[in-house]
Amino acid sequence: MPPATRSRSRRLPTKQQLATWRAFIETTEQLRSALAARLQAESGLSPSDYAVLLALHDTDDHRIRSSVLATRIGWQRSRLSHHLGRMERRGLIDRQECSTDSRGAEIVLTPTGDAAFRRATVPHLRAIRELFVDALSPDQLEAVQDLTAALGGRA
Amino acid sequence: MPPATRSRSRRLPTKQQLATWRAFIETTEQLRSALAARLQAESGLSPSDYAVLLALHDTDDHRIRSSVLATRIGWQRSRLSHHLGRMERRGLIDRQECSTDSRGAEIVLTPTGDAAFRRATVPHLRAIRELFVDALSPDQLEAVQDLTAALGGRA
DNA sequence: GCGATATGATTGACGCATCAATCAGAAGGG
DNA sequence: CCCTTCTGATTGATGCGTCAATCATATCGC
Repeated sequence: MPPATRSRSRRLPTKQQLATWRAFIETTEQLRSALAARLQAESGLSPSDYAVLLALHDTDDHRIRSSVLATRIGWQRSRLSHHLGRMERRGLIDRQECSTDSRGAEIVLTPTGDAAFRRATVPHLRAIRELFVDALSPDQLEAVQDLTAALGGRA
Repeated sequence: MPPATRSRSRRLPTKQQLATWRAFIETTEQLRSALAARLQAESGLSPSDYAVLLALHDTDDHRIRSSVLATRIGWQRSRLSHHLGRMERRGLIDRQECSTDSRGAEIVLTPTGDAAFRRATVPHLRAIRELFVDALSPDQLEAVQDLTAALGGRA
């Protein structure tokens, strides 16, 4: 049975397609780590720290239930709990008992955490612009939207 | 000084651009982890295991110097050393002394490691086709090449 | 109310990545 | 030759992410 007529489910990617795939993941990984390195250097925060602080900063009172935070940033509760422990040790956030549910924990942004976030945000956005937005033409930026839409639904 | 005339280096991404960026990294992360989960389920290998085994399998004699391997897959020697330790414990590879340089280590693929690699490779390639190649039109695949070329040079 | 169950959150164990420190052996200069 | 320096590789400490187990409290059904 010649390759062209093999069943759809058994087809393998061509060398070309595989090369495109490889270039794709390598490039995205490179981008991600370059961004992370700049964020770290400029503010001492990891991307995870930043995600937590951003969510916390976006609340009205710099305070949020742990489970709500987990959902909002799309993390497992366990991961969040571990990470909050580390952030608490560094003084970036504080944990308080929840008034309405004594099982619950409320996470509050400390002044230290807020300062770190403020110090981080503009340089971070600038880095995104430099490494991503400025590297692409308007057409290419549209192509990114098109691609993420196409890739998004199936994983 | 109005935003439009601010110096180039201080400009920040627009909400649109930021949304595109977010969608981009989230989608790539999702893709990556979906692939990893399938690989793990089908063969018990992590993407890192696979990278090591692939490089080893591609040599003539299933044997390679540790430092050469590190360079070939783009890892720090330290990372490789730790990972090889874990792979050795699982019986996937073996470490032997190098004949020409007694500081050196030679990594050899064990039958177990070879079997795991063989078991993994076709399903893995198939997953790449399903989750990436098949999700995109030929034009979109070209767009990916275009994008990686544009993003690649600067990080 | 009370027992079963569901839920908010933490913990522990493990694999993984990075950094700095280390160690043994090779290479080069005197 | 010996000493210095360089290099291949490993180690230990620490942060991070996942999974399964745990714990305490809430909630539901009776």
